[in-house]
Amino acid sequence: MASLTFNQVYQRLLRQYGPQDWWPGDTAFEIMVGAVLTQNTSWTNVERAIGNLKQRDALSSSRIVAMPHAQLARLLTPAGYFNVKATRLKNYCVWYESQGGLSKLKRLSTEILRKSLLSVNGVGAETADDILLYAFDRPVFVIDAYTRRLFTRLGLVEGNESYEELRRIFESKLARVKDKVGVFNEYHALIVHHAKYFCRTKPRCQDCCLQHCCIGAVIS
DNA sequence: ACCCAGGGTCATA
DNA sequence: TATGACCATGGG
Repeated sequence: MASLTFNQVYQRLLRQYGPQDWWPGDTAFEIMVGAVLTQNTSWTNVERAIGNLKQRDALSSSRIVAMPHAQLARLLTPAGYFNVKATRLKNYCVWYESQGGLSKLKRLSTEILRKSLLSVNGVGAETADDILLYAFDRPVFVIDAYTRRLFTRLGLVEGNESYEELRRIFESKLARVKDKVGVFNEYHALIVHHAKYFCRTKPRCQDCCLQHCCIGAVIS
């Protein structure tokens, strides 16, 4: 049986689960904060940390920059890695303010903006792409561990490609789609949803809409 | 008690 | 380039 195409995987996931309405967050800045805080961390824990910031009326770059490390770390406690993340989030906010805020950043080309994001200590490839796609509506495909694992199992990638190489493959395979921002947004969200709410609860994926994504693999 | 989560950095070879 | 240690809470 021939393997699915990248477009077919998307169609199947969308038909199976419907639109995911990502990224959770009311403002572009909240999305950016969430992107930093969710590094290797479950979203429910991130929500608590963001809730703490909101409760203190501290969900703004200026308030975060002005906050002592220990105080910020305390608010971020539920998100884990709180010392690391306090530093990273502050780094991000210092950069954000130094760039002149959202209105100035919006004017930058995607390439320039991506390089600038990656210059922030604590913002790696995936976090940068989360921010580009979900906060700036740029047509960038986000690669994460789920994406690599799923598409390796589907036989659509080798699995040992670098982040940039995988991103290039996805964007190349989806080069003909019209609404790239909309599709890239939905695609990544669907992959995460599938991994979290299907693969985890049904280890062998016997009635999986992708049929073979988990067969023969031990889901951990 | 163990595993892992919507990663990234840094030191080492 | 490519591993490994490290960061840390909360749910399954």
